Amino acid sequence: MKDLLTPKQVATSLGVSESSLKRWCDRGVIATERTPGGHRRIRVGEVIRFLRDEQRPLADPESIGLPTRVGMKVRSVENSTEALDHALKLGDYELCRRLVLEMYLRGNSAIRVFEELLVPVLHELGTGWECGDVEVYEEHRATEVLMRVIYELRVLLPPMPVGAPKAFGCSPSGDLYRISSLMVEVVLAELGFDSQSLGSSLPLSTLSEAIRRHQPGVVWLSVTHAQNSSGLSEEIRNFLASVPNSTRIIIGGQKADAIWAAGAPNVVYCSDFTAIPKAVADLLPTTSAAS
Amino acid sequence: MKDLLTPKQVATSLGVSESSLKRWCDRGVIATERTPGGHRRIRVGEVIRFLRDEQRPLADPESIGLPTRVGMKVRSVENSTEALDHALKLGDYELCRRLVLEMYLRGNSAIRVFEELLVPVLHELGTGWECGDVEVYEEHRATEVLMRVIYELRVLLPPMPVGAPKAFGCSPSGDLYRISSLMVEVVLAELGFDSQSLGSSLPLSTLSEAIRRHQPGVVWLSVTHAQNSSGLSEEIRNFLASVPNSTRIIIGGQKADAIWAAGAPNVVYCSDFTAIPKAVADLLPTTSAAS
DNA sequence: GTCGACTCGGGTAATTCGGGTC
DNA sequence: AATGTCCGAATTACCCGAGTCG
Repeated sequence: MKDLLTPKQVATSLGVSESSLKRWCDRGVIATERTPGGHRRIRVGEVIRFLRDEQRPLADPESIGLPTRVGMKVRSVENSTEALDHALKLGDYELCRRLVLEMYLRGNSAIRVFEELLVPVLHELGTGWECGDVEVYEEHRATEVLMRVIYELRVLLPPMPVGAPKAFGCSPSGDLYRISSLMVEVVLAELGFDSQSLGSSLPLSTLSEAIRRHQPGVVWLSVTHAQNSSGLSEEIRNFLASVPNSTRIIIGGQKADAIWAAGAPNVVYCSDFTAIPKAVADLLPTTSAAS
Repeated sequence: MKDLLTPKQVATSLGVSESSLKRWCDRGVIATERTPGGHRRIRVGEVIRFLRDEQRPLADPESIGLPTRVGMKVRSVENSTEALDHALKLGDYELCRRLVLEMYLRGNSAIRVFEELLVPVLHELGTGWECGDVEVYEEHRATEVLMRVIYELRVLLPPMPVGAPKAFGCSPSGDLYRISSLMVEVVLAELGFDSQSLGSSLPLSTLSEAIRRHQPGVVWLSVTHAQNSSGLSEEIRNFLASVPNSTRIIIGGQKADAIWAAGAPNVVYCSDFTAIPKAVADLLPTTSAAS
């Protein structure tokens, strides 16, 4: 909760001497505030930025309230997905948190963390569920744990710029898969949006109303499960017809289909999270200036 | 109303100790008034001037009510619920976060925060939804914002003690209300449990399987919405019959009913979050669990 | 007037300052 | 060039009994 850290806290968390930290601060590598008496104070977000930019390991995360025992070994993505998969099936929140946040703190973007770590694990989990290898409660528990971890990743993101354009989105009626929309929220937040998921199974008529009221810079639609495929297509077509042509829309998800986007310049289909930055760039050529 | 702040308020808002603030006042860095009894009082404008002159960041702006001119006095619960209700309908995450976390950081337990702040607001939201005064997307958005805030409150809890007994729970099939089970998770975590919600709409047969596998210290069941009331009663009765008598179970929620608990010493009905500590104490007489 | 919470003043322990040296 | 350690002076944090606030 404390935003300002003392040099000692930061030094021990980085595993360096206070003198080195002092020099880095004076050289401007780490932004510092000062107390009226001249003592240095460092923002927690600044430490995170420094960690990621300089690829430095976090020796003692607890001293600044970050996950415990990060980075004992260099962990490859393959190892991580396996480890996360295993930890999720055991419901081991602490380990999941460590694995995910560690990857982010190593300098990987949230997009990479999602695409290379969470998506494979979620896919694995989904197939295990369909095969009956995974109990329903295990799948539910895994979702809850991952949601919690994603929320924790969310607070590590750099602060939202002032005047950031709004973005919101959801999964459509009948699609109860909430984690996907949450991940899109985080990705767009990382891209500088004032981003807010509206959750899962939202009737698109009310999404249309939300667009009318708030005029967001970007809207997303995450389609993972479709109980009634044709009905869903119908609902999405109606939705797309109901909003102004100026509304920029991103559609993605396993059950999404590029067809829905074809021909409309204001609608972009994303096959995965990696495609979102380009989609945003295509939709908003002049970049950030909206409300 | 008054723009005279107490040293404590200013100190916490600046993120420094009261001693430091005292010294700065005495040195003249911050202009202070005095009460007849000799206590220091500081004008809001003086704090702002100080912030600008020293280029100091504001650690906790809300404690002196800078952005929104709320009064200096301890915010009453009525004001908070109103403010939170309004902020939720606007989808203002920052304000919601401040209101909820502030109440917790003032020393209120998570139980109080939930019972006196979130529950009234959720109730208000629910009625507004039924009346059609609240758009569906507004209700969804409010849920997402509150979930995010609750997760943030969760990380503020004291760390889980080693060897903490396990606790998990869920809402039953057809009950999509997830926020309630999450709140129970946080309450039990505050009571010292290794607590994990299994989410919403979980078939109770798989919950039964989870109990068989993990032998938790406590299990909870949160029943808010019942699409099929008699079917739900049936499912819950079957569930209670399917687990060992030694399984301690807490049942609660708007649609829960004390009848399910009557006569079984291992099942306790809780009408609200306030009742949970006593329920836990009754179920686990020997274990220490307090806050 | 009672009472809990807060603040007073002042003292002490811990931390940090800048700079110099290894 | 960069890091870790040491120094006296200054600053900050924590603690206490008595008094004040609301």
